[in-house]
Amino acid sequence: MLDIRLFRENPEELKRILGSRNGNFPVDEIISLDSQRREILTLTDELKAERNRGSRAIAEIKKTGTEPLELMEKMRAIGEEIKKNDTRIAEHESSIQNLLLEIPNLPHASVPVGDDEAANVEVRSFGTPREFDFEPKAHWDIGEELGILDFERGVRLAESRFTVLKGAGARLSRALINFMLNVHTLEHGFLEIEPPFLVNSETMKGTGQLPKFAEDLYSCSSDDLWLIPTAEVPLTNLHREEIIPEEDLPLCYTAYTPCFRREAGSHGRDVRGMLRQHQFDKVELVKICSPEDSFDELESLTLAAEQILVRLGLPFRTVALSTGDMGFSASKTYDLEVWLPSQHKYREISSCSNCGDFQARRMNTRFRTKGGGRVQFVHTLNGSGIAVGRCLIAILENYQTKEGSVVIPEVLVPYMDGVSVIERPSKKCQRTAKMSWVKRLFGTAKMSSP
RNA sequence: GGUGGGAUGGCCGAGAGGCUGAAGGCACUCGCCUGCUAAGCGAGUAGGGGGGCAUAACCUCCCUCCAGGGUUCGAAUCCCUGUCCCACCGCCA
Repeated sequence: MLDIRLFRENPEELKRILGSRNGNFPVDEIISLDSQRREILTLTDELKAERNRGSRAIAEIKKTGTEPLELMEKMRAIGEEIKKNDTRIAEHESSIQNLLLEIPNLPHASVPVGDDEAANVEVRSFGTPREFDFEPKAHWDIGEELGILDFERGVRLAESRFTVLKGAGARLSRALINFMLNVHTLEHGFLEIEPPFLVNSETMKGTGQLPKFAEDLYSCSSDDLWLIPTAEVPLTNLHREEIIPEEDLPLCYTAYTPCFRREAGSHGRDVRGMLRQHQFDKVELVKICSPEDSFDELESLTLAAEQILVRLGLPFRTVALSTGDMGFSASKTYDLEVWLPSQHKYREISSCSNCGDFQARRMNTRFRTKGGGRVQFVHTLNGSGIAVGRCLIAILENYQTKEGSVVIPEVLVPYMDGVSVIERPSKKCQRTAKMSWVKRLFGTAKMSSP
């Protein structure tokens, strides 16, 4: 949410900056509602002051034993007037609020101006795409042949854009989650959180998902609860309606959560495979900091996310999004794009944003400066650190072999309990493994059901 | 889901229609004093919204005692609804 003072003080500049965002915004309407509101408010405050004086006078007179009937009648009339005005003020306030909630954040001056992703700017890259001496397969072929991704059954259980991970696939996903969380908590100083995966409307409003993007969310019809589209929502809202002591800043949180997105409006895009799913896993990074630090914190948060790809040896590039390509709440965003050999393209795997005080205003999250100074809004940042499903895809495709197996990146091997290659397991092999622990526990004796 | 009890400032806690934005305590900050690891004394310490004004200092008005309604000249205080917390019962991984 933008500061109403921006509308009062420099509307032309505001319109110019908002012009670099896609869409039309009711700046003039807000300005006019705001000035009407203040007019009524000033008038009503004067009436309230008069009522307060009158009530005190009545109390004094009553002490002398007389009933000031005339004054009481006058105050009653004023009271009715005040009630009428208060209603009008509340109506104006909610209109203004509703309009403000639908206006996106202002891009920072350093953000490249442009209508869409074509105007994005690469800021750095890591690694070089591997040269294959065979035709690299897409992850859906690799995954199905290895028996670790099951798209058909995902659809049977739910609908399209749901996938079942099996065996080493599920294991790899779990390994990635643990690897990412360990790096961020043990090396980058983030505090691990396990938040609720369902949150209420106020929480969704805080980070900007509501009211404008309800159709992108899954909701629970009989409760005021929504499935989180990203852990950014619960992590950032941890401090909704709070005043944080300055010495506690910056607050750095990380969480693994599944994410749920309806993907409304993306029909036909990335339908094959598990690049774009209704449910996917992600490790998220969130920072809450003071205003003067937020752009430095954005750099370090982006580097923290990049570290995951660096250690996994996956080629990627980091791009600064243009004004037209940025999300609703962001004032500046870097996307990390990982190389996908089957598509011969870099594809988004992380998005790191500084939201400035945009979300803080919505959440009413403030901090008190040291020594009991004034309170002001914090700045909030978030970034994927990183998307687990897409990372799994990138590993399958970048580390595939001619034989159809997949080599596990070295840093993940300990998280896979020593498994360094995913190969298609024979059925016999699986059965032997299954029997081995049964025998270990029960010997060869016949088992009865527990 | 049922019954009962609660919700007051950073924290604890009083208040039971009228100078109560709120006693008292704790905590913190500043000052004074004391020469010894700390005591004593004094002062101060909520948030928001208007107006004056330079988006400073300062002045002024209004609102806020969980939220929303209601009664009243006047509500932290009375009434209604909701939310959350606690206890017991029921159910349950």
